[in-house]
Amino acid sequence: MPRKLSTLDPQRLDNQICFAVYSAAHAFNRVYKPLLDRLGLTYPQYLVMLVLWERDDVPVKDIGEKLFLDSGTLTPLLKRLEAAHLVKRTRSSEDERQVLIALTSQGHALKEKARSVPPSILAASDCSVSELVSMKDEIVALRDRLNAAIGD
Amino acid sequence: MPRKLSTLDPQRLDNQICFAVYSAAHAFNRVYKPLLDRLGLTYPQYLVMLVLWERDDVPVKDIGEKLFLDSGTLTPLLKRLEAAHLVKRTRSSEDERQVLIALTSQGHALKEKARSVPPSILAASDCSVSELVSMKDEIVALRDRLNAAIGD
DNA sequence: TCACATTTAATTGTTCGCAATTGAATATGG
DNA sequence: CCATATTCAATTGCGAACAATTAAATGTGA
Repeated sequence: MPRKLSTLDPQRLDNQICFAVYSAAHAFNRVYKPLLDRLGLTYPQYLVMLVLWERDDVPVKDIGEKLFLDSGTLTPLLKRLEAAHLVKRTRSSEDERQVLIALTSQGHALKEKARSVPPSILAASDCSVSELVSMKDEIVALRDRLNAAIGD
Repeated sequence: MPRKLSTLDPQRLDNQICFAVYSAAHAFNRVYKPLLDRLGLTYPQYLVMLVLWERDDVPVKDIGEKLFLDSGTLTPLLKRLEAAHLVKRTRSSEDERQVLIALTSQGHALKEKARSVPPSILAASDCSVSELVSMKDEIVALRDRLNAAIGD
């Protein structure tokens, strides 16, 4: 039984994996929003905090490499986190080009308040952990192949 | 054999499907950029054009529902497409609240030039069509569950 | 050593993305 | 028929995201 023609048309919106990823990212953002509002964070700010909760006192460049973001995005974002008293920004003394980002005590403390976020997301995705893990692994593999293709 | 503790920590960046989706969306965007530059479109503008190539003379609201975007995003974007002579914006005569978006002849013509975009994306993803289709279906299902969870 | 390249953040300008509000047009209930 | 509610697009304000440029610090080779 042949598929409908429309399910094969590569120029159709609903056949494009990129739109699926794009719209899923926005859907995630809308689920995160009310949870992060209570922490006073936006989603990209939350990502930066996740990086810092794993390793503190990190140069801006390292944060950028982990999150695939550049200084044009991170510099103003980090200034907002500093204004919110969650991080400190200090020039490295060994290499004056680098700016090191360190958590304040409030920044450290926020990690505990943020513990309830992942379980809420899990509930909203209405999906088993193992399914989510395997989807995540597939998406990461695709992302890495795309990033590899950019270098050419 | 037990997993490492870090692979179970839900507060770790690399364990979060949302970050996988977020970073994959940006990776797609970077792959699309040089392709769309030749068409004079940004990625969100390309999405609007995909909608219009499927059905012309559509109210802003319908475009927003297809793309999960609101008028705050679409109104200025559509004005840019109009300035680029790709669409026309006209108030509906039956319902003066609605603004109908119609393709110009240039807008129609651009569809042919855009035919080469999906194959280039496929090549960059370095993945079989059937794998991409099943990933897309899983991601769409997740997105729809997330969007359903927002209503509560 | 010194000219030159590279690295690192910051800056500028454009475009998304969304919350909140506004104002006009339309629909609805009494 | 009329007051009220709803719908739709536009607007405003803020925070990403990124390209392109700048400036300062550091590395490198002749």
